[in-house]
Amino acid sequence: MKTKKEQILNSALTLFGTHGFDATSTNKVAKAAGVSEGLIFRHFQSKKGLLNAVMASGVERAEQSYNEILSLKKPKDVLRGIIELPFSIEKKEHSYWKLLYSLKWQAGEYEDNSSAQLKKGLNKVFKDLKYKDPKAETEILLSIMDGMAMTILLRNPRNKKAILEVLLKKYKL
Amino acid sequence: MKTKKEQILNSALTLFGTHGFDATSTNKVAKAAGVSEGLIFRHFQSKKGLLNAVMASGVERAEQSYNEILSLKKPKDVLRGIIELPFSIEKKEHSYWKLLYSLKWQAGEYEDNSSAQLKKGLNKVFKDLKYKDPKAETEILLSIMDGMAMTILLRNPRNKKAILEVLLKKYKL
Amino acid sequence: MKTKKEQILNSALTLFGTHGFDATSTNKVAKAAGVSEGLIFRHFQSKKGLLNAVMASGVERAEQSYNEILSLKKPKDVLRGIIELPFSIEKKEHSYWKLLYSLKWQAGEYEDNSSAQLKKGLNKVFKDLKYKDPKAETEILLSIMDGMAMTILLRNPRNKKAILEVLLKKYKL
Amino acid sequence: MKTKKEQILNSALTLFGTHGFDATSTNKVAKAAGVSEGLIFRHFQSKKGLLNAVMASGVERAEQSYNEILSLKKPKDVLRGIIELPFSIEKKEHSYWKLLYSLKWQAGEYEDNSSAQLKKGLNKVFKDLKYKDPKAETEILLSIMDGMAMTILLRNPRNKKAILEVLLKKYKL
DNA sequence: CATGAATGAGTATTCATTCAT
DNA sequence: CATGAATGAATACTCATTCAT
Repeated sequence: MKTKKEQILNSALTLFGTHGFDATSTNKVAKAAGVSEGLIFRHFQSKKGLLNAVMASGVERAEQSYNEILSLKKPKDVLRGIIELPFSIEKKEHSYWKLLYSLKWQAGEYEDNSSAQLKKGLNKVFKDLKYKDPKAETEILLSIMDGMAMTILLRNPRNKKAILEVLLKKYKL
Repeated sequence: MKTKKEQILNSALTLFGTHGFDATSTNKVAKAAGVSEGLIFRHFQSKKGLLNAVMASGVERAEQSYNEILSLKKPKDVLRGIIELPFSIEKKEHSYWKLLYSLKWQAGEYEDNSSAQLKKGLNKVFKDLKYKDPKAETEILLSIMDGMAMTILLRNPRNKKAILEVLLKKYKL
Repeated sequence: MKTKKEQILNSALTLFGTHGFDATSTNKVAKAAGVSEGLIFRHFQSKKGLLNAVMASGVERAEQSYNEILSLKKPKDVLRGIIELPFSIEKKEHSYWKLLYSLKWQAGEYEDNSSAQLKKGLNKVFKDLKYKDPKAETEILLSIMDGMAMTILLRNPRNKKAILEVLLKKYKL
Repeated sequence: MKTKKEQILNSALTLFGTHGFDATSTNKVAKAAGVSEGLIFRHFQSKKGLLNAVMASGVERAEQSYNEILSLKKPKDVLRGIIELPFSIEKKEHSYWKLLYSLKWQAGEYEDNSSAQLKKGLNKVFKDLKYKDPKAETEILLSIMDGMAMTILLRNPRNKKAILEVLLKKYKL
């Protein structure tokens, strides 16, 4: 059986992800987790502390995915891996990603710097592949990834496979 | 001189856009607009009513841009116009777009269907230009647009011009 | 009929005076005053703001008494007036004085500087009356006043008259 | 090395004395004492129980001082001893006395009856010394002591020695 | 004896909304 | 049309206290 701390983290992730951080009261989190409200503060100090804990537990997994791909040897493999990333978000991870993206629009709420390494890695890939303007290409691909994530998380189109194929072809993969 | 109703709309747009809908109290909006709090409710019934009014006034301008571009005759001109769109968001419109995007991540807060026509139009363009999978191409371009908007509104990269050029070249424009 | 703001001030004075500032919740004040809790904050910003308002309304009356006495011409009249002061606290003013004295023991809660002028005045009186050590005499009389106030407010002895007489005789009045 | 129970008592005295009883949480006491919060309740049942224990340990010392002085044979020695009392409060005892006095203003918090014997003793002294109204004299001296304690604990005047001398002269000591 | 997780009632304060003027 | 006093429900957070270990 899960510890109460984990129950709180789970409930918080789901609620923050679906209704947003501001719109989710600690009271709701406590009820969803089946614990007293006070316990949240004993474990996480503040609501923002809870948010940070929720994010931290997700960031780990995300960074792992990144780094695994970035450490591949052939640049083309890296590129493919990165592009495939948004398409491989599992259902049970949706809450986490929704939360992450919604936070990006809320200034100051949460600082995300996981993309710094990703940027570096992509830049190198485009250089290795002799693209003319690697920096611009990096920004474009990062944007595509963010946009694709948005599309998949919010609109969930049926033709994801077809989309991925077309996308890969654009990068000659 | 602006009517008090307009003052409220302006202040609400700015505040909602910078601090978010939830984090902006009607009290703050009233003070920023220099009116009494009660007046907000006389004019807009509820806080959500104010949000809807704010969005409506923005949607109008947005749709106008869309439609102007979509009504161009040459498919390539349409394509170029659409792609250029995120790059041409004016500073004073940032609040509106930030608000729009942040709302997209908050289920139920606001329903955006402005993209339906855009989707249709793009689909036709890609068909006319003989792209193999127009539906997938449409989804990709919409995603690129969302992603580019995110990039520009949140990270504001310096090499916007270069990015746009590379992007246009990808579509042979 | 009294305004709600005044009702709040009255209830706060009574409750703060009898149970102390910390032990009195804004909820209790609101209920005692027959108003909503929110109104307290609309009028006084914070609980401490309420305390300040409560004290300010009392300080005025207190300083008036002081100054009236200090402005008497004959030093002996001043001395008698000051000594009689603690004995003339009216029942309906007990809450205020209890609150004032209890606050003196709570560092930082409320800054009382009303005694500065009183000190000056007494010093002059003792000089005029050729007492050997006016400064020490002043400190002693101030202490006697504080002590008498304590005695009267907390123990309320039956022989107040007799006490006053003995006290006056000590100062040859 | 001190027992944990004593550590709790010490920390409680200091904190209660400096910040007040209400403003001091059992959590703070536990942390200051370096023990678990639960232990406080094992030893003292409740927060008020802790308060009583803190006071009791102080009352003992205080009563000892009283009784020592009251048992002196010459009435004048008793009088001098009592008057000197407030001037001989040691720095490390300040917390205790501040707490005691602040509690006197909080109805019901703590019942102080230590002064009963003191009253009796003083009454006898004034009778022995043929003062005209011993009861009134007793009340006055008790008030002076309370007032002096207040002065010393809160304002800490520099001319304490001079004050004491003048005071003793008033009682022909 | 001692801990620390857990609770439930309570805290000051905020907020959207109403309404008499 | 416009105000501002007033409300009641909600909010994040605190606290004294309990209890299993």
